[in-house]
Amino acid sequence: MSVEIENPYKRKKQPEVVRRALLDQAARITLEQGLSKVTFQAVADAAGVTKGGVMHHFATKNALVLEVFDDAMAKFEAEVEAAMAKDPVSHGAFTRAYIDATISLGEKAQEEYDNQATLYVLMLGDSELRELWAKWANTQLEKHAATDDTETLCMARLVADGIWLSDFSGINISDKKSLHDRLIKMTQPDFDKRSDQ
Amino acid sequence: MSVEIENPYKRKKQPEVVRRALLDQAARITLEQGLSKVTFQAVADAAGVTKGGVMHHFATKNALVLEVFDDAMAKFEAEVEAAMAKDPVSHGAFTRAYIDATISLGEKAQEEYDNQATLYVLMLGDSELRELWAKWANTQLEKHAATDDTETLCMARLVADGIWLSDFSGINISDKKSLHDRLIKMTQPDFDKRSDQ
DNA sequence: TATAAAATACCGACCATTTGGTTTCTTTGC
DNA sequence: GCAAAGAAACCAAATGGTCGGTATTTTATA
Repeated sequence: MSVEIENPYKRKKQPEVVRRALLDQAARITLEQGLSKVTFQAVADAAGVTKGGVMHHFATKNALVLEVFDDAMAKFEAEVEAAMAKDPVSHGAFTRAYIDATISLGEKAQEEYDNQATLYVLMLGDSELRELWAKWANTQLEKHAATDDTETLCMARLVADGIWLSDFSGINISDKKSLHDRLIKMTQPDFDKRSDQ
Repeated sequence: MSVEIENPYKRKKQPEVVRRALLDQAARITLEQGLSKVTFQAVADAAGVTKGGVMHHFATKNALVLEVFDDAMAKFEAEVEAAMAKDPVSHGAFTRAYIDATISLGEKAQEEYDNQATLYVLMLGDSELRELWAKWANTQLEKHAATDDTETLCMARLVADGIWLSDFSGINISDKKSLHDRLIKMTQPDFDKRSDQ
């Protein structure tokens, strides 16, 4: 006689935990298998609930993906703001925070890199999310125009994005740490004056 | 009495033309609607053939997408090589070509921008294609190690990638032309000596 | 060079599975 | 008791893919 399968209805109800698990698993699938593999069934299986369970939390697939994206964007924003709060220098503070939030160095937790990658993969694969991202980014740039609007700072951020792209696609970068240091130097208040180009 | 519908089987057979149209339409759909909308049916409709017709040319969806990617990669490679051939200076020649092939300025044809975007969207949405891309890119870097291996040149290429990302997602870049010029200056043989950082 | 045969190009009906989504139900926890 | 959590059984449409048919093009052959 096999052990009776416990009545699935009797599982303890913990909506917050389930919801969190659904978002996390959806993000993981996005990253590992691409946006198209994020289906109700796949997310349900990964989180250990049924499709009906997923749809109780997220009415449509769009809603699910949107919440995953919002979640990732909120985490990114929080990370940037936390870094800025710790920065005593105002000039380039946003850019420094952006760089550190974008580039995954050894010390940076894998979790944070995954979050960043999820964000980018989602927005690159969905034009609606892309618009949301552009809106957020453009807003941020406006907000920090006073301290982060120079061409050099813009370039530093672009390099950070480029490094993410290379990392994600598996292109070798010889010395990321050194490049990172150079970027940070570029954000110093007197960089453009010192430099002779 | 309605006019007899002409026998569709009697369409003139022009495999090269149809094949080209299929690749082009698949690329267009990829760019405009994302990888998940690239279905046999959608491509068939767009190219004016039936699903069976598409499957005659591309046995599986993976094969279709792979060929679209190969096609885009070949075009990119050709563009880079053409630019390098015209460049009299050896130091940084690959990087300059890469920059010009990646950044879409006014003079650059829309067609080429689309090609680049297709390439990136495909590889960012599919891990297999990502690996192909990484392999190609790493090979190129090795091949041009003698002339394009400095950190400054690496950085210039990363900025180019970053600009593409920003452009694609709709983030404002104040003066792209000026940035482009600055990147090209960074690829000059004596840049690192002149600069004081 | 004419023609039969073979290969190719493409159509269109079909199929199993997966998809997003609806509905109904049972269970839990307040 | 009641609202919410979640299971489970649906459903129609779309998906990737198979298969057999028909017309055209190429090739072999006489």
